[in-house]
Amino acid sequence: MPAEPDPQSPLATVDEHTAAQLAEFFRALGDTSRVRILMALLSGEVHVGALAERTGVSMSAVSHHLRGLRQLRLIRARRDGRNVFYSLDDTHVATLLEQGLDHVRHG
Amino acid sequence: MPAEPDPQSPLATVDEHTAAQLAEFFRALGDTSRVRILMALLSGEVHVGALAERTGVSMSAVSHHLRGLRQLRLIRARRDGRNVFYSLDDTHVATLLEQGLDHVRHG
DNA sequence: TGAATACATGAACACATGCTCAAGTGAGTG
DNA sequence: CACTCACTTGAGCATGTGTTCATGTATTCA
Repeated sequence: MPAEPDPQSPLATVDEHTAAQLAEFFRALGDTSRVRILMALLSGEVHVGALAERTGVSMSAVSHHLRGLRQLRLIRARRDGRNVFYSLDDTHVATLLEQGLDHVRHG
Repeated sequence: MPAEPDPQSPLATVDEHTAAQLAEFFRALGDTSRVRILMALLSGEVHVGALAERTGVSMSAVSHHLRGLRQLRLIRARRDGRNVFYSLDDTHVATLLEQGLDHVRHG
Protein backbone atom coordinates (compact mmCIF):
# COMPACT_ATOMS: atom_id res chain seq x y z
CA MET A 1 0.00 0.00 0.00
CA PRO A 2 1.44 3.33 -1.09
CA ALA A 3 2.03 5.99 1.45
CA GLU A 4 1.63 8.78 -1.06
CA PRO A 5 -1.61 10.24 -2.28
CA ASP A 6 -3.03 7.99 -4.91
CA PRO A 7 -4.56 9.60 -8.01
CA GLN A 8 -5.87 6.23 -9.11
CA SER A 9 -8.96 4.74 -7.57
CA PRO A 10 -12.26 6.24 -8.68
CA LEU A 11 -13.91 6.71 -5.30
CA ALA A 12 -11.26 6.35 -2.66
CA THR A 13 -9.75 9.75 -3.34
CA VAL A 14 -11.86 12.84 -3.71
CA ASP A 15 -10.78 16.37 -4.27
CA GLU A 16 -11.18 18.86 -1.49
CA HIS A 17 -14.18 20.57 -3.01
CA THR A 18 -16.13 17.36 -3.38
CA ALA A 19 -15.30 16.31 0.17
CA ALA A 20 -16.50 19.69 1.42
CA GLN A 21 -19.73 19.40 -0.51
CA LEU A 22 -20.31 15.88 0.77
CA ALA A 23 -19.71 16.99 4.33
CA GLU A 24 -22.06 19.94 3.89
CA PHE A 25 -24.72 17.62 2.59
CA PHE A 26 -24.45 15.18 5.47
CA ARG A 27 -24.22 18.01 7.96
CA ALA A 28 -27.65 19.11 6.77
CA LEU A 29 -28.97 15.76 8.03
CA GLY A 30 -26.92 15.91 11.20
CA ASP A 31 -29.34 17.65 13.50
CA THR A 32 -32.27 16.20 15.41
CA SER A 33 -34.67 18.96 14.49
CA ARG A 34 -33.81 18.76 10.81
CA VAL A 35 -34.10 14.99 10.84
CA ARG A 36 -37.58 15.32 12.30
CA ILE A 37 -38.52 17.97 9.77
CA LEU A 38 -37.29 15.89 6.85
CA MET A 39 -38.98 12.79 8.20
CA ALA A 40 -42.24 14.69 8.37
CA LEU A 41 -41.75 15.68 4.74
CA LEU A 42 -41.36 12.05 3.69
CA SER A 43 -45.12 11.74 3.65
CA GLY A 44 -45.53 14.71 1.30
CA GLU A 45 -46.15 18.43 1.45
CA VAL A 46 -46.45 19.95 4.90
CA HIS A 47 -46.84 23.60 5.81
CA VAL A 48 -44.66 25.33 8.35
CA GLY A 49 -47.14 25.44 11.20
CA ALA A 50 -47.83 21.72 10.89
CA LEU A 51 -44.11 21.00 10.80
CA ALA A 52 -43.65 22.92 14.00
CA GLU A 53 -46.46 21.00 15.66
CA ARG A 54 -45.34 17.58 14.51
CA THR A 55 -41.68 18.07 15.28
CA GLY A 56 -42.11 19.91 18.53
CA VAL A 57 -39.81 22.66 17.31
CA SER A 58 -40.83 26.32 17.46
CA MET A 59 -42.00 27.83 14.21
CA SER A 60 -39.14 30.25 14.18
CA ALA A 61 -36.58 27.50 14.57
CA VAL A 62 -38.35 25.43 11.94
CA SER A 63 -38.28 28.38 9.59
CA HIS A 64 -34.57 28.86 10.11
CA HIS A 65 -33.93 25.21 9.37
CA LEU A 66 -36.14 25.27 6.29
CA ARG A 67 -34.13 28.16 4.97
CA GLY A 68 -30.91 26.19 5.19
CA LEU A 69 -32.41 23.10 3.66
CA ARG A 70 -33.89 25.23 0.88
CA GLN A 71 -30.52 26.78 0.11
CA LEU A 72 -29.07 23.32 -0.27
CA ARG A 73 -32.00 22.49 -2.53
CA LEU A 74 -33.03 19.57 -0.38
CA ILE A 75 -36.52 20.97 -0.06
CA ARG A 76 -38.75 23.27 -2.05
CA ALA A 77 -41.41 25.77 -1.03
CA ARG A 78 -44.81 26.49 -2.47
CA ARG A 79 -47.00 29.28 -1.22
CA ASP A 80 -50.74 28.83 -0.92
CA GLY A 81 -52.47 31.78 0.63
CA ARG A 82 -50.93 32.42 3.99
CA ASN A 83 -49.45 28.98 4.21
CA VAL A 84 -46.15 27.87 2.77
CA PHE A 85 -45.95 24.21 1.93
CA TYR A 86 -42.62 22.48 1.89
CA SER A 87 -41.68 19.22 0.24
CA LEU A 88 -38.58 17.21 -0.47
CA ASP A 89 -36.74 18.40 -3.55
CA ASP A 90 -34.11 15.71 -3.70
CA THR A 91 -34.57 12.09 -4.55
CA HIS A 92 -31.56 11.03 -2.52
CA VAL A 93 -32.73 12.43 0.77
CA ALA A 94 -35.54 9.95 1.32
CA THR A 95 -33.27 7.06 0.44
CA LEU A 96 -30.52 8.24 2.74
CA LEU A 97 -32.88 8.83 5.63
CA GLU A 98 -34.30 5.37 5.28
CA GLN A 99 -30.85 3.84 5.07
CA GLY A 100 -29.83 5.81 8.10
CA LEU A 101 -32.88 4.53 9.93
CA ASP A 102 -32.02 1.02 8.90
CA HIS A 103 -28.58 1.58 10.35
CA VAL A 104 -29.54 2.94 13.75
CA ARG A 105 -32.21 0.28 14.19
CA HIS A 106 -30.33 -2.86 13.31
CA GLY A 107 -26.82 -1.61 12.77
CA MET B 1 -44.48 27.26 21.56
CA PRO B 2 -44.09 23.66 20.47
CA ALA B 3 -46.72 21.00 20.80
CA GLU B 4 -46.37 17.31 21.36
CA PRO B 5 -45.18 14.78 18.77
CA ASP B 6 -47.80 12.59 17.25
CA PRO B 7 -47.29 8.82 17.03
CA GLN B 8 -48.92 7.89 13.76
CA SER B 9 -47.49 6.91 10.43
CA PRO B 10 -44.89 4.12 10.24
CA LEU B 11 -41.91 6.00 8.88
CA ALA B 12 -42.93 9.61 8.76
CA THR B 13 -42.85 9.96 12.52
CA VAL B 14 -39.93 8.73 14.57
CA ASP B 15 -39.50 8.89 18.28
CA GLU B 16 -37.10 11.41 19.70
CA HIS B 17 -34.43 8.89 20.52
CA THR B 18 -34.32 7.50 17.00
CA ALA B 19 -34.20 10.97 15.51
CA ALA B 20 -31.32 11.85 17.80
CA GLN B 21 -29.43 8.72 16.85
CA LEU B 22 -30.03 9.35 13.18
CA ALA B 23 -28.77 12.89 13.52
CA GLU B 24 -25.72 11.73 15.43
CA PHE B 25 -24.96 9.24 12.70
CA PHE B 26 -25.20 11.79 9.90
CA ARG B 27 -23.30 14.34 11.92
CA ALA B 28 -20.42 11.89 11.97
CA LEU B 29 -20.32 12.19 8.20
CA GLY B 30 -20.82 15.93 8.28
CA ASP B 31 -17.25 17.11 8.43
CA THR B 32 -14.74 17.49 5.62
CA SER B 33 -11.90 15.83 7.50
CA ARG B 34 -14.00 12.86 8.50
CA VAL B 35 -15.33 12.48 4.98
CA ARG B 36 -11.78 12.35 3.70
CA ILE B 37 -10.79 9.85 6.36
CA LEU B 38 -13.72 7.58 5.65
CA MET B 39 -13.14 7.85 1.91
CA ALA B 40 -9.58 6.75 2.43
CA LEU B 41 -10.87 3.76 4.37
CA LEU B 42 -13.10 2.70 1.52
CA SER B 43 -10.12 1.04 -0.10
CA GLY B 44 -9.37 -1.03 3.01
CA GLU B 45 -7.21 -0.85 6.10
CA VAL B 46 -5.09 2.26 6.54
CA HIS B 47 -2.90 3.21 9.47
CA VAL B 48 -3.09 6.56 11.18
CA GLY B 49 0.04 8.08 9.70
CA ALA B 50 -1.08 7.24 6.18
CA LEU B 51 -4.50 8.67 6.89
CA ALA B 52 -2.92 11.90 8.02
CA GLU B 53 -0.81 12.06 4.87
CA ARG B 54 -3.58 11.26 2.45
CA THR B 55 -6.14 13.53 4.02
CA GLY B 56 -3.85 16.43 4.74
CA VAL B 57 -5.06 16.53 8.34
CA SER B 58 -2.62 16.53 11.25
CA MET B 59 -2.12 13.21 12.97
CA SER B 60 -3.52 14.56 16.20
CA ALA B 61 -6.67 15.78 14.53
CA VAL B 62 -7.02 12.49 12.67
CA SER B 63 -6.67 10.61 15.93
CA HIS B 64 -9.36 12.71 17.54
CA HIS B 65 -11.71 12.02 14.66
CA LEU B 66 -10.93 8.32 14.69
CA ARG B 67 -11.85 8.20 18.33
CA GLY B 68 -15.29 9.62 17.64
CA LEU B 69 -15.89 7.35 14.68
CA ARG B 70 -14.77 4.38 16.75
CA GLN B 71 -17.18 5.21 19.53
CA LEU B 72 -19.98 5.23 17.00
CA ARG B 73 -18.71 1.87 15.76
CA LEU B 74 -18.31 3.18 12.25
CA ILE B 75 -14.69 2.06 12.19
CA ARG B 76 -12.56 -0.50 13.99
CA ALA B 77 -8.94 -0.50 15.06
CA ARG B 78 -6.32 -3.20 14.86
CA ARG B 79 -2.84 -2.78 16.31
CA ASP B 80 0.17 -4.11 14.48
CA GLY B 81 3.41 -3.23 16.19
CA ARG B 82 3.60 0.50 16.46
CA ASN B 83 0.97 1.05 13.83
CA VAL B 84 -2.76 1.08 14.33
CA PHE B 85 -4.75 0.11 11.29
CA TYR B 86 -8.28 1.36 10.90
CA SER B 87 -11.02 0.00 8.69
CA LEU B 88 -14.72 0.53 8.17
CA ASP B 89 -16.84 -1.38 10.64
CA ASP B 90 -20.20 -0.58 9.17
CA THR B 91 -21.68 -1.83 5.95
CA HIS B 92 -23.90 1.19 5.57
CA VAL B 93 -21.17 3.77 5.62
CA ALA B 94 -19.70 2.89 2.26
CA THR B 95 -23.12 2.85 0.67
CA LEU B 96 -24.09 6.17 2.17
CA LEU B 97 -20.85 7.81 1.15
CA GLU B 98 -21.29 6.64 -2.39
CA GLN B 99 -24.87 7.81 -2.50
CA GLY B 100 -23.79 11.13 -1.10
CA LEU B 101 -21.16 11.38 -3.77
CA ASP B 102 -23.73 10.54 -6.39
CA HIS B 103 -25.81 13.37 -5.01
CA VAL B 104 -23.21 16.11 -4.96
CA ARG B 105 -21.97 15.17 -8.42
CA HIS B 106 -25.19 14.95 -10.37
CA GLY B 107 -27.74 16.10 -7.84
C1' DT C 1 -58.20 50.35 5.60
C1' DG C 2 -57.00 47.95 9.65
C1' DA C 3 -56.47 43.78 12.12
C1' DA C 4 -55.22 39.09 12.27
C1' DT C 5 -52.77 35.04 10.53
C1' DA C 6 -48.66 32.61 8.82
C1' DC C 7 -44.00 32.85 8.00
C1' DA C 8 -39.32 34.96 7.57
C1' DT C 9 -35.48 37.19 9.37
C1' DG C 10 -31.79 39.49 12.27
C1' DA C 11 -29.52 39.86 16.61
C1' DA C 12 -27.81 37.80 20.56
C1' DC C 13 -26.62 34.16 23.44
C1' DA C 14 -25.27 29.51 24.99
C1' DC C 15 -23.27 25.63 23.67
C1' DA C 16 -20.92 22.34 20.50
C1' DT C 17 -17.14 21.36 17.49
C1' DG C 18 -12.46 21.04 15.36
C1' DC C 19 -8.01 22.44 15.57
C1' DT C 20 -3.31 22.96 17.67
C1' DC C 21 0.01 22.29 21.14
C1' DA C 22 2.04 19.78 24.66
C1' DA C 23 2.36 15.85 27.27
C1' DG C 24 1.40 10.84 27.85
C1' DT C 25 1.39 5.77 26.52
C1' DG C 26 2.91 1.54 24.50
C1' DA C 27 5.63 -1.08 21.22
C1' DG C 28 9.95 -1.81 18.80
C1' DT C 29 15.28 -0.88 18.64
C1' DG C 30 20.14 -0.46 20.00
C1' DC D 1 17.99 0.32 30.03
C1' DA D 2 17.32 4.68 27.24
C1' DC D 3 15.54 6.17 22.97
C1' DT D 4 12.58 6.59 19.13
C1' DC D 5 8.36 5.89 16.67
C1' DA D 6 3.40 5.87 16.20
C1' DC D 7 -0.11 7.06 18.01
C1' DT D 8 -3.44 8.97 21.94
C1' DT D 9 -5.22 12.23 24.93
C1' DG D 10 -6.28 16.57 27.52
C1' DA D 11 -6.39 21.52 27.66
C1' DG D 12 -7.22 25.70 25.53
C1' DC D 13 -8.97 28.46 22.01
C1' DA D 14 -11.38 30.12 17.95
C1' DT D 15 -15.16 29.35 15.17
C1' DG D 16 -19.67 27.34 14.09
C1' DT D 17 -24.44 26.16 15.17
C1' DG D 18 -29.22 26.05 17.11
C1' DT D 19 -32.33 28.43 19.70
C1' DT D 20 -35.13 32.28 21.37
C1' DC D 21 -36.91 36.85 21.15
C1' DA D 22 -38.33 40.73 18.73
C1' DT D 23 -39.49 42.56 14.59
C1' DG D 24 -40.59 42.55 9.58
C1' DT D 25 -43.29 40.99 5.52
C1' DA D 26 -47.17 38.79 2.89
C1' DT D 27 -51.74 37.49 2.57
C1' DT D 28 -56.56 37.21 3.87
C1' DC D 29 -60.68 39.00 5.69
C1' DA D 30 -63.95 42.28 8.11
